[in-house]
Amino acid sequence: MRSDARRNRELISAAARELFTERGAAVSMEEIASAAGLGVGTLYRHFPDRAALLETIAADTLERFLAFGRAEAARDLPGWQVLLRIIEHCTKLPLALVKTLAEGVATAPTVAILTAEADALLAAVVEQAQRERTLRPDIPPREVVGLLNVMVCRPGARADDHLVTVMLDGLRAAR
Amino acid sequence: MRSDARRNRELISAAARELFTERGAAVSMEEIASAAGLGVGTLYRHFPDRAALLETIAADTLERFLAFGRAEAARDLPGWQVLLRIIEHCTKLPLALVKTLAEGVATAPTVAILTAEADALLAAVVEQAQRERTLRPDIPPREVVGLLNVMVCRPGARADDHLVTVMLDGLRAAR
Amino acid sequence: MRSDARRNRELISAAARELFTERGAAVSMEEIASAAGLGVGTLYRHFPDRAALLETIAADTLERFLAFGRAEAARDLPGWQVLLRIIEHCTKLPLALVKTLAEGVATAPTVAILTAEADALLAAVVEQAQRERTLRPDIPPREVVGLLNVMVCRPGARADDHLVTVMLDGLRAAR
Amino acid sequence: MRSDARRNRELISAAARELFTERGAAVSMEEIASAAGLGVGTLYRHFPDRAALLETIAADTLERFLAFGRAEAARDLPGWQVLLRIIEHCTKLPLALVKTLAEGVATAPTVAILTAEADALLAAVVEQAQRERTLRPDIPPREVVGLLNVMVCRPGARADDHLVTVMLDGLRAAR
DNA sequence: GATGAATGAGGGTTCATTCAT
DNA sequence: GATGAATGAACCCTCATTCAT
Repeated sequence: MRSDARRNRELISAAARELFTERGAAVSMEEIASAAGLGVGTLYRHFPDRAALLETIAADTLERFLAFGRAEAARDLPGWQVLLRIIEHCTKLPLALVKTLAEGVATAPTVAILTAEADALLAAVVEQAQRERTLRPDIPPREVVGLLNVMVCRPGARADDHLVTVMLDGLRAAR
Repeated sequence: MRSDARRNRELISAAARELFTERGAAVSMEEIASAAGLGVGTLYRHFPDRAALLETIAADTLERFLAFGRAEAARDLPGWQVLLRIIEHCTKLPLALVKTLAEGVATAPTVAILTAEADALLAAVVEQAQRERTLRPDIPPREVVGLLNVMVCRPGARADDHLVTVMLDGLRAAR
Repeated sequence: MRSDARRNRELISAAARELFTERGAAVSMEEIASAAGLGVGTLYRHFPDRAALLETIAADTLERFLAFGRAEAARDLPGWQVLLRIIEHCTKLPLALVKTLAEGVATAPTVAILTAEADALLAAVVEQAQRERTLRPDIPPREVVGLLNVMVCRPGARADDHLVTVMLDGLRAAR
Repeated sequence: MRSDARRNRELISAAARELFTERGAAVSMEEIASAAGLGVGTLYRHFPDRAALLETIAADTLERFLAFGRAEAARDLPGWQVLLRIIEHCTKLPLALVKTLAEGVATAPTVAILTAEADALLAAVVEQAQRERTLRPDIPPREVVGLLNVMVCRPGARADDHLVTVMLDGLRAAR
């Protein structure tokens, strides 16, 4: 019975993730439920309201990012390389979802905390790369993080696309 | 009453621009009207429906951009400098609005045409800069345009902010 | 100036008559005004509100009918023949309009009075025909009037169409 | 909850039928819902929009008519008698509703088909009566059907009222 | 627990009517 | 007196949420 419940929760958030990705935040609860093969009632059993669902999805995505990012940061690689790996990972993650949901999620403390943590993690890596003199030192780490966010959350971003290349070239420390 | 009507139309689109900028596209017609100090009926007299209002605002913004961009392009300056001037102008224009409204405006032919024209204009300037060897030649102009769009439509973009600097450094042709 | 006013009033009621005939009662005041080549304001100067316009049109039509009917009745013809002439006249008159407008006009005293007068006139003619033994005597005149109304207000009724023929054959006194 | 839903659907169409009969097609969805003791949302769950409600009511009425008419036609009675029975049945049915709703229902294929079927059924019965020499042969069956429609859809029509008598006398074949 | 029917507030839109020009 | 812009109540419809089954 517990496993059933978990399964349903999973079905719902998977359906929601997919629909939000495809069609933006303008998807009704009914549609999400039926895409998950369940009734609305069941959806509401798992998520008290729409905001909770959005937050959960945003938080899940951020947590997956954080888990990966922390694991990478713990491996003692050069900062620039960590950055590359994180960027690659991000472009595979539906991080754009967080942007899509942003409006409905702005005031959720969980999401705010996770976002702050993610930004802090990135900032630390950027700082490391600056100390290692592979990333130009004249930009405050926070701003580099902003740039990474923008580049990585573009719809259709890929780790090796031209825009990322340009960004990286712009960030690299002069020889 | 022609002048009054024009004034009201201006009041409405100003209110709409402001509210959309502040709170995204999810603002009701009622709210826009009353922010303009008018009744809904008046709003509907000037804009036949919600889509028309969104389109008008998006189109106006794009037109202002195009007007400036074309004037600059006609001045026979080096491409790189035109780019700088356009970027500066863009960051003063509420071009982010066009992004905000994008979803509700997707199928409007006017907006599609203007967007295409704006992209073509930018692409031409980029190409010129590439011919003049001030902008790296290994990125297709269309993609550079994508990058400019992303950078310029960030909320809070400024012409001299760090992110734009990074982007420009990434785009500059190697000596 | 007086004649201008009369002319405008005429333009309005002509336009209204035409539009109501073509498209039923669901025509807006704005449309009527602009079909008359005037502004709504002018329409409202001549008719205090929508009900007044409907009533005027209904009353005009009924008055024209009454004028004709009374003239005929005054000519000392046999009742059956008067009936025939009235039917013919009715099918040329837009009497169906009165039906079309009926819903919006139900409570207007003027219209009620005129309708009653029209019915009374017809009933008198029917009674005369009954006295003259050309119209069957077993149906109360009021009911014959009801039948005539139904037949004559059909859309597309003509004085010599099959349905009128059947009705007249049904009404004729047995030899 | 299947049974409740069915019951509610019934409540809604009963309320709609009643209100449309009393006050014409100009009744708001809100009013219909609350006359049924339900919220608007429930109404819209059962009928996707106003047109669907009108159509359903019109179609139901027509179907009831057709069911009866076909059963009668299958009984091998003389055509004239079938006609009498159908007329009697019609005057008990709220067929006038179909007329009332006609405007809002004009383009509904279901209603168009049912109307055509009803007319065809009546025409066949008329033709039979003409072959049996009980109904005058000089009127095309389609037109007789038009006459029947007019007579039966009068508000307040009854099978034995004077107007029906007159019509039947008009239709009967001369001896 | 799951289901999906019911609810009703709120959004977009129309149109009779008023009123400044 | 004519004009047409402005008004806002009222309509149709959607959808987040609740609740009976």
